[in-house]
Amino acid sequence: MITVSQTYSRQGDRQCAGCSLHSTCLTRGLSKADLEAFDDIMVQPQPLKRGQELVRQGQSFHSLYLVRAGSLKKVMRLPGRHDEQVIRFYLPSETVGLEAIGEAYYPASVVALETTFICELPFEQLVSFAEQYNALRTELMRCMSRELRGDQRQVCLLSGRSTAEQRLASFLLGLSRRLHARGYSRYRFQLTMSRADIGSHLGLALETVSRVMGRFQRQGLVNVSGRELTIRSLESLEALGEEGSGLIGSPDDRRMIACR
Amino acid sequence: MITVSQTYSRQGDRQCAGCSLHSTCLTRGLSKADLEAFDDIMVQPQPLKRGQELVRQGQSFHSLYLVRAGSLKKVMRLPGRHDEQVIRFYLPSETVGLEAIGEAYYPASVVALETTFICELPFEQLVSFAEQYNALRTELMRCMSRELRGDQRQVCLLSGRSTAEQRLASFLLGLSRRLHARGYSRYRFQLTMSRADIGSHLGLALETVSRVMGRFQRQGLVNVSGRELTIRSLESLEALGEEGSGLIGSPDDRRMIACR
DNA sequence: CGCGCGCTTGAATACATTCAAGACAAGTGG
DNA sequence: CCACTTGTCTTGAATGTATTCAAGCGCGCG
Repeated sequence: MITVSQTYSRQGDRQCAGCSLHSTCLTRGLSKADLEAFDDIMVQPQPLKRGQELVRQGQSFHSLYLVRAGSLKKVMRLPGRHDEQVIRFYLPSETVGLEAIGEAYYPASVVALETTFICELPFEQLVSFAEQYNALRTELMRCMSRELRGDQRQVCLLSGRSTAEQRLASFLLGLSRRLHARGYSRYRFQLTMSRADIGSHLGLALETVSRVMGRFQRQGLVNVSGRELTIRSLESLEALGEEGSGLIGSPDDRRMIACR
Repeated sequence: MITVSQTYSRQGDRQCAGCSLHSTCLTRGLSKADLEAFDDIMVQPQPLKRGQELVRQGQSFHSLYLVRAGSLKKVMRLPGRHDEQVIRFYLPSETVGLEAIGEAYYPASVVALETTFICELPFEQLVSFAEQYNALRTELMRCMSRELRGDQRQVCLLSGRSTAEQRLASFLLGLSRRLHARGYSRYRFQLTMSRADIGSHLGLALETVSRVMGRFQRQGLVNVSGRELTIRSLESLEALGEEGSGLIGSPDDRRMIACR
C-alpha cells in the first residue's frame, strides 16, 4: 500500500515565505530567513475533500495543522452520547490540534467542510525547532491563549440563556469578523457549514436556525439564499447581540469592558 | 499608601519544595533543586476572602496564579449584557490566567468562593525563567492544552441539548473527579459555590438547579444539605450523564472513545 | 430523469423559565 | 437576648421559547 498523502510536499520553490497568510498564522514571528528553515519541518499533504477527516477523535496525537485555504469543523462525541456536537469552525490561518498537546490523542475529530488545503507540522519537530526560535514559542502560546479566550466566549454565549436570535447574530458577526481579519469581505461570504452544523454549534435545532435565518431575512438584516450570505446591517445584528434589557450606559453599568 | 498584599512572600524557608500539590501543579516537571530557583520568582500574596477578586475583567495582564488552597470562579460579562456568566471553577493546583497571555488584559474576572491561598507568578519573570527549563515550558503548554480540552468539553455539554439532569450530573461528577485527583474524597465534599453560580455555569436557572438537586436526593443518588454534598451512587450519576437513548454497545456505536 | 439530501415551514408538545411566596440560617444592632 | 435584616435556598403555578414530529419543496448529483 502506497501513501500518497504527502506527495505535494516541497513541490514549489517557496512555501511559507510566499504565503499570504503569514502575518496571521503561527509563523508570524519568524523572519523570511527563519521561514525557510521552518519549511523543512512543514509538510503539505493532499487537499481534503468535503467530508474528509483531518484528524479523528481518539487518534494518537502527532501533528498540529494550519489551514491554508478552505474550512473545517471540529466535532466531538461525549462518552455516552451518540450524537456529535460541533465545537468550532476553522478558517484559514487557524491552528488545528492545540487541545491535543497535553494528552496522547485528539479529543475531537476535525472534518473538512469544503475542499481544504492544509499545512502539517509534526509536533516533535516543531518543538525542537522552537527551542531555537523564541518568537515561535511565544506565538504558539499566544495561539493557545487566544483559542482559550474564544472557547470561553462560546461557553459564555451558550450558558447565558440567550435567545436563538442572539446566538445566531453573534455567530454571524463572529464569522464576519474573522473572515474580514483574513482579507475576505466582511459583508458577503459563504456559509460552508450546514444548518445542522450551525445549530449544533449554537445549541439549537436546525429548524430553529432555519426559522431565525428567515426572520433575519424578512427584517432586512441579511440576505440568505442557501449558503450564500450577505449582511445588510451589521449594526442591527450587533444591537441584537448586545441587547438584553437594552440599557446602554445604565446607572449600574459601572465599567464596560471590551472582550473579544 | 502601603501595599500589604505581598507581605506574606518568602516567610517560610521552603515554598514549592514542600508543597503537597507539587505533583499536580505547573511545577511538576521541576526537580527539587529547580524548585528553589523557582521560588525566587513566586510570590504569595495575602489570602483572599470570600468574594474578593483575584483578577478583574479588563485589567491588564501581568501574572499567572496557582491555587494553593480554596476555590474560585471565573466570571465573564459579554459586551452588551448586564449579567455575568460563570465560565468555570478553579480548584487547588489549577492555573489562573492562561487565557490572558495572548492579549494585554484578562478577559474575565476571577473571584474567591471561600478563603483562598494563591501563588502568584509574574509572567515576564516566568517566561525568562522558563527559557532555561525545558520541563516548565512543556508543562505550561500542557496546562493550556488541558484547559482547552476542558472548555471544549463544556461547550459540548452546553450545546448538546442535554437535560438539566444530565448537566447537573455531569457537573457533580466532574467536581468529584477533580477533587479526587487532588487527594480529597470522591464522595463527600463542599459545594463552595451558590446554586446561582452552578446554574450560571450550566446554563440553568438557579431554581432548576435546586429542583434537580432535590430530585437527585429523593432518588437516592446524593445527599445534600445546603452546600454539603454526599454522592450515594456514582454509577447512577454516570448512567444519567451517558444516557440519551440508553443504548450501550449498540450496532452503530462503532468506536467508543474515552474523552475526558 | 428520478432520487436523495438539505432546507423550509407548520402544528403540537415539552422542558425549563419566570414570577411569586415562603423557609431557613447567619449576622446586626438595639 | 430578641427583633430584624439579609442572603440563599426551596417550592408552586403559569408562561414561553425552542423542540419535536411531520410534510413539502428545491436543487444538485448520479
